[in-house]
Amino acid sequence: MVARRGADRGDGASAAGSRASLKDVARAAGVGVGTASRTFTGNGYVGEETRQRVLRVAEELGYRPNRLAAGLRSDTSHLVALVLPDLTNEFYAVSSQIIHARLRDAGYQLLVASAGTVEDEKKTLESLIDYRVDGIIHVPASSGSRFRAPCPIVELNRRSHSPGIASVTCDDAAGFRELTRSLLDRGYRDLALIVGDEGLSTTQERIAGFRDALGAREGTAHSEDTVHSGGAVHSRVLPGSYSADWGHRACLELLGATDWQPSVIVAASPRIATGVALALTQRGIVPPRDIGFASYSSPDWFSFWGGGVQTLLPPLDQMARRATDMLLGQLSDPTTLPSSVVLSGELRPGGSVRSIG
Amino acid sequence: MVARRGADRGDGASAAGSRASLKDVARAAGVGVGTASRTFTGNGYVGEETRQRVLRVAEELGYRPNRLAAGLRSDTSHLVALVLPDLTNEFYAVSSQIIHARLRDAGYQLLVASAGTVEDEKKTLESLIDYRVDGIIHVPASSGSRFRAPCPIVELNRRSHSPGIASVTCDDAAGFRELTRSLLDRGYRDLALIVGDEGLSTTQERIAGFRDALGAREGTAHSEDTVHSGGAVHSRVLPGSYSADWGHRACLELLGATDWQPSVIVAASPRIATGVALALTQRGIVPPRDIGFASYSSPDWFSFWGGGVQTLLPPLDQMARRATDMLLGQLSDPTTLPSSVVLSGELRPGGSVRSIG
DNA sequence: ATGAAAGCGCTAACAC
DNA sequence: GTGTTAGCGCTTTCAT
Repeated sequence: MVARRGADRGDGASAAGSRASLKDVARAAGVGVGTASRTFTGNGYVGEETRQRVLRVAEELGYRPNRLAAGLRSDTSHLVALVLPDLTNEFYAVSSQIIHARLRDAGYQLLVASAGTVEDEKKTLESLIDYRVDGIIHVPASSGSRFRAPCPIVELNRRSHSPGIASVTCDDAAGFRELTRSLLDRGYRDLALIVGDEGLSTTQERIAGFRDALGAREGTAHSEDTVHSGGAVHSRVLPGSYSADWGHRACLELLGATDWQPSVIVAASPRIATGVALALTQRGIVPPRDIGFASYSSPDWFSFWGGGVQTLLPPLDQMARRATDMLLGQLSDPTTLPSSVVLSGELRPGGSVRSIG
Repeated sequence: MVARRGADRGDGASAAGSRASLKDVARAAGVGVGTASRTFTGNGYVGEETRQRVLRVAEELGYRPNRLAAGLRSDTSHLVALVLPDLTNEFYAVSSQIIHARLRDAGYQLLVASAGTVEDEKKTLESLIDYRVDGIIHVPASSGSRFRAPCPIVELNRRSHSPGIASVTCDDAAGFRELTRSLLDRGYRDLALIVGDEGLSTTQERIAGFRDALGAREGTAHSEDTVHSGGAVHSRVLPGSYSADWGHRACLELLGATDWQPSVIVAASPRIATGVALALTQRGIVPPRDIGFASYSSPDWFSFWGGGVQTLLPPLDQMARRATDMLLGQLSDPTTLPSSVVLSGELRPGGSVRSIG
């Protein structure tokens, strides 16, 4: 038991009140700081015997490296920033969990920040970069924001369309096209789409996919009234926000309209779906008996409500995994060229749409 | 792309590869680094004229402070660690959001980590402390873990019962006592409680509150069969895990039992409630007509399912807010003594329990 | 009010 | 293999 500086107690209560430093360890082990450093970093050679001694002394002194100092010196903080719009959102909560686990395994810590607005976003990113993060995983608030960072960035779910930035997204256009098509195939001719913020690229894609399918066979996309084989097709798109409240209000509006009623409602997010479910319940409307109900993503209550709904499932897990792996790849090999990965959602037939016609 | 932002003005001899440092700014502004530093930190005196010049030059050079270096030197990283079991859990997602917003306003960044198991927990906390975090907000994995950190800790939702550690919790025992009592008052005499991991202090509290109410008037707490004014009371407690799957399995087991059937089921978490709802639906049992249904916390589908349920609402927002404020308080004034705050849940009468008897 | 200088704890280059 | 040394970028005395 080597007692120096009175720092042999486990709680690191040395004279100055601070914890044992590498220098303390080196001195107590009778080696130079360089050797001690090499013991922990693994860079360079250290004799096995010395190594053990350093390790033992470090243990005794309760030594813990100061990663602030290490980061400052080596210019690699082992910090990764995760910037997203809202931790409360199921999508991002799941993503965070996956990203965190993977980064942790790779020896990184996660600096998390949520930035709702576009102004916030730049400030947030800059503050995070002030900590010299090694990389960033970012769910952009808007498609316009162009941001140059001094480290690799991977954009998740949404793209800012900045050149040379890696991204992992889901092909919502294709997904909604497929979903809408399947609705048409089942005989639905009056379709309503309740969707979120029009400014988001994902919203635009979802609307595009929806309209695309409606107009596809007639070549008259983007028209609210299209003619479909087997009868005239009517549709309505209600953009608002990705919230239960909007889903609720929009659905009530649809149901209250006198000129036109949808035979199937498509909720473009799980939160919107929750609002729609509430509105339908309040009106005593039971899908799929009285109306068709389809949704993007699947909240847990789908398991027991109304016999299920037709759902389009985004590959959440895969997206988060891919994004993390791409970032890790760029970190380990900076020459890696950033790529854009587009994954596909999975259409899962549910019971809340029935075959008519 | 090799060229970076650097000394595009003729006077600076800064390194071409990295970003402008305080030294660069000082030189370009014709002042010493000390003055430049004081300009940004606000510590010490700087002439107004000089201040403006430094600020302008910094802007021109795109100077950003290196918070790793600042933290190393000043021993205040402006980093706060948030350690919790699961980001996916609604409770913790909401908490994270609130905590993040508040800390951000106070000038701190959030280092988030989830640590499911007890072994994980210590490692996670240590890695986080290696970054010299100024404080920690912690949802302990177990009640036993005793951990000495070199910085203030506030425990959220659960307590490790370590001496001298601040905590913000909810009085689950009182809440469940009240909830159970209200069920008894409505005439229910056969009560089942489906709850999570027995090892957690919160679980123990919930069970205790439940049993407490059952045995209260007869003084025979902790008995499975108690006599209550107005008839014999039977009860059953099913501990498992806080998951929809356990709620589902436990509920099916209850419904399948031949010896005894509950007249009301209490789900001790929203996830468990989801599983219970699924089981009831599968069996064609509709609350509150066929059975009573009460739950802790209120998932969004309560708004439209089965006419509502009797719920006990934990004050999530307040808890997160208080925890953050307590930490911030300790950070700004280290002499603040850590305190334990216990908040109360709110009992909200719902429609899935009916009055019988 | 300001500059010079001494480190914070660590890594990396270099000598031996 | 190992010790020594020079900083990383910043804050903070301490003289002016």
